[in-house]
Amino acid sequence: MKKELLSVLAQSALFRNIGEQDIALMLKCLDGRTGRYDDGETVLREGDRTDRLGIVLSGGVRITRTDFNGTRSVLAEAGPGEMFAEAFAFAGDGQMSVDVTAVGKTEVLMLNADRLAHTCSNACDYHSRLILNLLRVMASKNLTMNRKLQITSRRTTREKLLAYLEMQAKQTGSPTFTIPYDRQGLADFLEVDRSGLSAEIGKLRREGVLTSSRNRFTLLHT
Amino acid sequence: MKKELLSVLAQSALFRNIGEQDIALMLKCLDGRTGRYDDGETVLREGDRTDRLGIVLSGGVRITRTDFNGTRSVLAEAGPGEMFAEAFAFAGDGQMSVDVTAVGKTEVLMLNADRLAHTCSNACDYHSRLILNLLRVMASKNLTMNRKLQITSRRTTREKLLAYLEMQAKQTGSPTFTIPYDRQGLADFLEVDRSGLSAEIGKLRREGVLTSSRNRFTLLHT
DNA sequence: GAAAGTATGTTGAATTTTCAACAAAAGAGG
DNA sequence: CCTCTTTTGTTGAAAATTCAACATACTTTC
Repeated sequence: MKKELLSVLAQSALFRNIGEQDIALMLKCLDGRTGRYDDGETVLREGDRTDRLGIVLSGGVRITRTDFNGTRSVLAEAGPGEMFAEAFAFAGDGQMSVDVTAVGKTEVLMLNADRLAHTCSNACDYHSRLILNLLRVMASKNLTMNRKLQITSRRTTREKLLAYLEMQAKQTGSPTFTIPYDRQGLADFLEVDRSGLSAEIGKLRREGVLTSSRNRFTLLHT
Repeated sequence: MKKELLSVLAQSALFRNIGEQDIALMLKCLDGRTGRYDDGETVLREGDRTDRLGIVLSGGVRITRTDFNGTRSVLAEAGPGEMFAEAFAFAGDGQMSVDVTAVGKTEVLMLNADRLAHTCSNACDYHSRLILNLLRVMASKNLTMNRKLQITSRRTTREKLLAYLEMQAKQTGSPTFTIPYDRQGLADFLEVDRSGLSAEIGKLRREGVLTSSRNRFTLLHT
């Protein structure tokens, strides 16, 4: 594998704290196979079974789902160093319920999930480290989804917004914080209408619940 | 540990395919500690750090979250053999963002997460199996949340309902299937109003999209 | 099999969201 | 500084959800 791709892996969450030379050794053990795709090409198709998880080496992949009336919605994207399809590779039958397609010219590395889960007898000293990293990534994704679920399960724009802002304040440890979204982005994340969101923010401001300008918010008398 | 509790573990997803005598040995290795709680007692509190994950031995636990205006919402429940807090134990700092309380007289087993992730040098032949089981459980939870997110991220009752029914049909492999909820239960799961849900089902029936009686549905001309 | 209790369906009013269109503000680039 | 573009805020009408109340259907129990 090329030097610069190894360095992508070395910086990825899955191989964190493992040296490049050790990674190179482990790839054999994990039956690592690289694949190259052009923009829009399918990496994994809905209905496929996979016993492999992927890591983006260059370019990126988009995880989408096509619903009953043919509408495609984007569930997630993964860039260099990020993992995908791990839930399918490890859960019961490995059957994908989503499509994975390349965004731009893309290289991915597919690793054997079983091999990853079993520490092998040979030189893989860092295998335990790898497993711990894997668990960490899956746990983090878990928490991220949990947070999102907390929000989308609210009924009104106001509740969703307040739930989100409260989370951010708690995470920051301060009632004043900056969010990583513009209005449209926030509306998409909360799954609400942008104009309704703007209106709600204005209302909360007038009610004295918060102050804000752009993407900087302060929650008052909390 | 008592015989009947060991058998609970032997039937749990985490220890699946590991014999009771082997489990007993592994528990030492995993620094397993049992705790007993009365109904309503706190097992883990929001803000606590934990490097342990829990398994319910008897009774049950309820995972709740208290939001900004003091409302408590139930995120999940776990019964005998089920795992909890694993995402917090493995993710970054282990800080809990939820409360875990006992439902009825409850016994839980707490296992050291780091020990679980590292195959140890001694007799734990089944440690690899254990890790694979853990990955499987976490992956399944991941997929479950993904499915729920698919649904709650829709805007209207109709879309949520159809998304759910479509999923069930796909899972069953047949346009006719039975769902595990009554109307109120389904409404809670979809996060919508029960009466509105009933109305929507009636409308879809009149439009010829489906037929249904009680909790049995058939999707037409799919 | 009647009565009581629970689940489901139905309806109209109040609330909320969405949608479209536009106004105002902020930022970028010459 | 001015123009062009993007982002944010505002508004009113249409659509959808929620809420409460009640009617109907189904189950359970005696």
